[in-house]
Amino acid sequence: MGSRGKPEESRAAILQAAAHEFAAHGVAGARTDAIAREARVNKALLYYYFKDKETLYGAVLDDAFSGLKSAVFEVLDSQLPPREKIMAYAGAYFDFIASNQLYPRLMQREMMRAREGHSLHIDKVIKSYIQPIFLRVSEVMREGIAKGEFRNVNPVHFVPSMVAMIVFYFSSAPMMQKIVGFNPLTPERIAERRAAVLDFISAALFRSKNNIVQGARS
Amino acid sequence: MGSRGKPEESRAAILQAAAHEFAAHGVAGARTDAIAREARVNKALLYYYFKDKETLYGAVLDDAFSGLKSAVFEVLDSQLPPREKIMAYAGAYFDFIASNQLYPRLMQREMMRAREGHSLHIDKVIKSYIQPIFLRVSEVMREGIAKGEFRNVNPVHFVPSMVAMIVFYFSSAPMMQKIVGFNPLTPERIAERRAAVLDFISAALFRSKNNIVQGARS
DNA sequence: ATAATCTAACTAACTGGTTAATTAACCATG
DNA sequence: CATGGTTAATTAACCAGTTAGTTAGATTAT
Repeated sequence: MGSRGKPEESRAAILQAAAHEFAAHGVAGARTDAIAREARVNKALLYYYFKDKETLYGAVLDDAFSGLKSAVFEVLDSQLPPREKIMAYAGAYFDFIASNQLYPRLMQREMMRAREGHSLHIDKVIKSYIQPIFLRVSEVMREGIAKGEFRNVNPVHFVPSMVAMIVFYFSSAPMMQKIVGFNPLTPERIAERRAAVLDFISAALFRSKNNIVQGARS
Repeated sequence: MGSRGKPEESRAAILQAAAHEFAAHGVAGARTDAIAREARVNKALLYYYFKDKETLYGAVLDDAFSGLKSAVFEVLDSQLPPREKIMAYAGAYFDFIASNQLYPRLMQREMMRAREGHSLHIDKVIKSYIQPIFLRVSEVMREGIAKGEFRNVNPVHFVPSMVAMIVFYFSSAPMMQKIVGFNPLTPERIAERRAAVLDFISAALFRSKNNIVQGARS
């Protein structure tokens, strides 16, 4: 009955269960009862910690995108030259997404949700996380182009293309599985994808030289 | 009110309204009342023509994916050499998506829906439309690789990457708008994107190109 | 008539959110 | 160091609004 576990544990359990449920079914499809059940908590507790379903969703998004931002800015703030920095950026982005399978779906869903009307968190997510990343990466690209290391591509198209290749793979993984017949999310396949994405990017972006991909860090 | 319009018009109106509603809000978020209102039809008529919401959704998907398949196979069945065929394929794919703004969201949503459990239409969509396309394009790629025209990339990764760049741009357009500040869906911007995608692909895939330096070794 | 097409009104189930009660910890004070 | 009060954490039970789906009948073409 009214027992007391540690409050932070409860809150965290709710957030995690909510992320799971939102990623799987979307905001409208997510059931608050299901979240409560998965978090092993009474439904009313969701409303004790979060104002309503939307607010809970916002908290989940904040978690996801702030993690991405800090992971990615660690390399963007480094002193690498443009070429290495772009590759390290893509690698870090990929690793972050790969390390938490819920996020790509969450992001993809949020991308589509941006529309006049139900755009409560979207503005915050963009302003706080996505736009800073975009601007910074665009800057690195312009730098690489100016130095003659990169082909003269338009960052407005190239940057989202990189995101697309990374996120799409994971968010469409269940369908991929049915198309190609094997599980695309085994560690080996993920490593393979990582190499393919980096190869794709370097082949399309760098002006000359060898397109050998080197794996960076882990 | 008079009771009998032309039945095919009613059916078509329902399908169109449903596509709109499903694309905007997803299956769970779509409201049958809203679909009926938008189609200017009594809600019960939805259930007269379609068994239930899921069946209606399935019909919408069928429409979308069959259109894509026939648009794309028109070039895949042509006698173009591999290099030109891939470019024509990507162009046709892009044009089909661009010409109907609802489909990319529909597809993206469906990609994410594939999972043990609620995968009623997915199997059909994959078997009938997506897999045939995938297999055919993979074949063309292997051909190009064998002829030495293409770099030695893995179709399992390259084919989805092409789809990603095309679909992602449109499905995330509303968010892009907020990031970059301008509308990414004007005819000019779409043309720009088309060129960017084709350039991206050709730079990443072709071994030697007319306009760009050639990557010496591999 | 008869069958196809269409609708107003209805219902059963679901779902987000609330409330009032319950429990455990913390804390001052006699 | 009991004691009783205050507060944070948690829950069972409930409610009001919504939503997918139904029904019984109306309208019209053939």
